[in-house]
Amino acid sequence: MSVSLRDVAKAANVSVGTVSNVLNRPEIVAAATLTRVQATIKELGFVPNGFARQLRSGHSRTLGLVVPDISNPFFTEVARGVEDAASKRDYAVFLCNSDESTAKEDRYINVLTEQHVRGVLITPADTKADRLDAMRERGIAVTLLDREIKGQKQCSVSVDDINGGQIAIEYLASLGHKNIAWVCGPESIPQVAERGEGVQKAAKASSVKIETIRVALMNAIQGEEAARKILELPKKPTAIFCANDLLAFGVMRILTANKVKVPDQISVLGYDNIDFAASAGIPLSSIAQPAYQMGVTAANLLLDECEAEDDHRHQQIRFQPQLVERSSTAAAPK
Amino acid sequence: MSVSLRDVAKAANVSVGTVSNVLNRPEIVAAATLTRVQATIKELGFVPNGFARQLRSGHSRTLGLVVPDISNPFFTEVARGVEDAASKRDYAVFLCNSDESTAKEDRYINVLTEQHVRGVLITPADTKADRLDAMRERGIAVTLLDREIKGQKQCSVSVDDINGGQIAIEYLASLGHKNIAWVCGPESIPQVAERGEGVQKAAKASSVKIETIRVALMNAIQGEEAARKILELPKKPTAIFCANDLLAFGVMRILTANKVKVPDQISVLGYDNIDFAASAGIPLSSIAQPAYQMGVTAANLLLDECEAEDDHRHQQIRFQPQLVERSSTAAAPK
DNA sequence: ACGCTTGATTGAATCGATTCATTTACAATA
DNA sequence: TATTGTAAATGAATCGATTCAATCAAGCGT
Repeated sequence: MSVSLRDVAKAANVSVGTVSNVLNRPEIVAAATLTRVQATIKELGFVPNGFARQLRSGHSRTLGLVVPDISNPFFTEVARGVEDAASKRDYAVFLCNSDESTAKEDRYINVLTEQHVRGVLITPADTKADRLDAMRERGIAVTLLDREIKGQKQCSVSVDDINGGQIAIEYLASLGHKNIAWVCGPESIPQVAERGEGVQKAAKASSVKIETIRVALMNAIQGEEAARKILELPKKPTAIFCANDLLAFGVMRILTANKVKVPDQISVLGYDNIDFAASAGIPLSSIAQPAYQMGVTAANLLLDECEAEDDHRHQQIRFQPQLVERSSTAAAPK
Repeated sequence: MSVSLRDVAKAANVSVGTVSNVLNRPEIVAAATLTRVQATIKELGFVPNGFARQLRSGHSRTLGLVVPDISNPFFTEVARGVEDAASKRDYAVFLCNSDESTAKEDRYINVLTEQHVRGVLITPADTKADRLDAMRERGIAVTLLDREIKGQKQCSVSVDDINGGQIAIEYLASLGHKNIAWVCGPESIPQVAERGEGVQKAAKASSVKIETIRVALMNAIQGEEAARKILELPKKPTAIFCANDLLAFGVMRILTANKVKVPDQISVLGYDNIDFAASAGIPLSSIAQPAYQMGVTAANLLLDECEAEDDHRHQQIRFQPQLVERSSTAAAPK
């Protein structure tokens, strides 16, 4: 069925060791032998068996990437970055979707360990690090993505979400808004908590009043829900800051459906700056995170760790978010 | 470093064969031995080495999924379906993104063959089937996703795109539209070609005039471009049918920006019915494809083929698209 | 008490690529 | 000519789990 290295050796009339050398250290093989063996390889259509190779050498050229929600464009962008960077260094990526569930995450961690991936990039669903420790003990490098855990046990790439929240409120305050609604998800999501922290901090500094609307999931449907609640508020805010763009889209939909003009009467600001933000009915102002860049950086960090024999120092890289102004925000009315 | 089956055997004071049996055929091991060995496994934190296992048995419990564009929500949904179905049958999925490039696709096919995945689900970038044949020769099952190739060499799951185009035009015609713009991507994408075919067929049947606007990529930005062209048309259409939802969003944005009322003056109809269609500023009417269901079906088809020893008959499954009416379409003006 | 069956366990051979100590061939140097 | 040196090629041992023919022990019938 499948052609093995042994078959090639026989056909080319050399030893298995030589064929292996042709594959892995062509420079030490005599030119004539090299071309002959390579020709035979092509002729027989030989593809080395990854298992056998990795069994011997102890590790593969594959990475695992575990994200909490693959339908979120932010993570798709990150994944793209990871993939491109890994490709460039000749690694393949196992993309796994944990759906924010620790059970699914565990399952995947197990599969990845069995497959002996070289390293794992993960946005862990909770902050307990024991499962990550277990992987590290098995010699699998771990890098955190978009989440940070205290201690210097691993590399991490994240965004300064506190600052993101601050930037948002400072910007809205600078437009004259004094009364702002903050639409966010469960406090248990670290990003949400941090953005909220930044919001409160900036609000205090510029004496803005914040009304917090918390929803269960961060998608457009829940955004609509939130908007309805806001419209019933005794004292309507003049601006709404949403913890992600999907929420913001839902909010805008309900506002316009209720004849509330965006941004004339109420400004809306999102977070993530997903591709689609620019093409929405009313182009959405948003806080941008360098998703693609984060993926690239994280992958390179991880691969550096894998390939550095010993002298590797863990790094914590923190990107700064950035405001992107579009048409959904404007000066506060009168 | 890593605990091997041999270590477990020594610790539990049994032979390697017995430990292997505990793992793979627990029913033939004596109850007492079984519990003792299982305890030792847990104690030592033993995880079987996938390579070694697969090297011996010849194949892994992993699948490959190659999609042309992971940022397209349609494919994310498909991927979710594949993953869930595979999970249920205890397989893991390698998700690969070919970006519609044959070069990237080739690279991934190679990695997947090296990794000896059990089977591959693929939306091939072109219609040449030789690379797929090569995989099949190596004992890797192949199932086509959202694309069909003549011949009975493999299973496939697709959508009747011709019918999709027909449904769309028939629906718009039934609303009284006589002049419809068809915004689509390059003819080289089979889905586009088929939908176009359906469009023409239905147009002829109901004597509707079609104006075709072709763009290079099927995203929102290109949709905006298309809308600008449409607005400059000597005879403005009363309805626009787009080859996917992203195009439709771009179109709607430019229309509303130019004070053209949707759907009062112009109706807009999308294709794919992505999650977000419902939450857009003006909720988008669209032709729905059962993406998740397609993923589930394809994965099960593939796994059936993998697990059937010999008696497997290839199946061609074709889903029917469905119209989802929302607020972006209405009767033609006067 | 002896053979026989059944059930449980054993351990060597195997999968395919890599590694490394060893051999071979040949040229350069003394 | 003998010696040393280098480059190239060899092939047995190895990685860790699986498999299967062989062994062992206990229970049963006559």
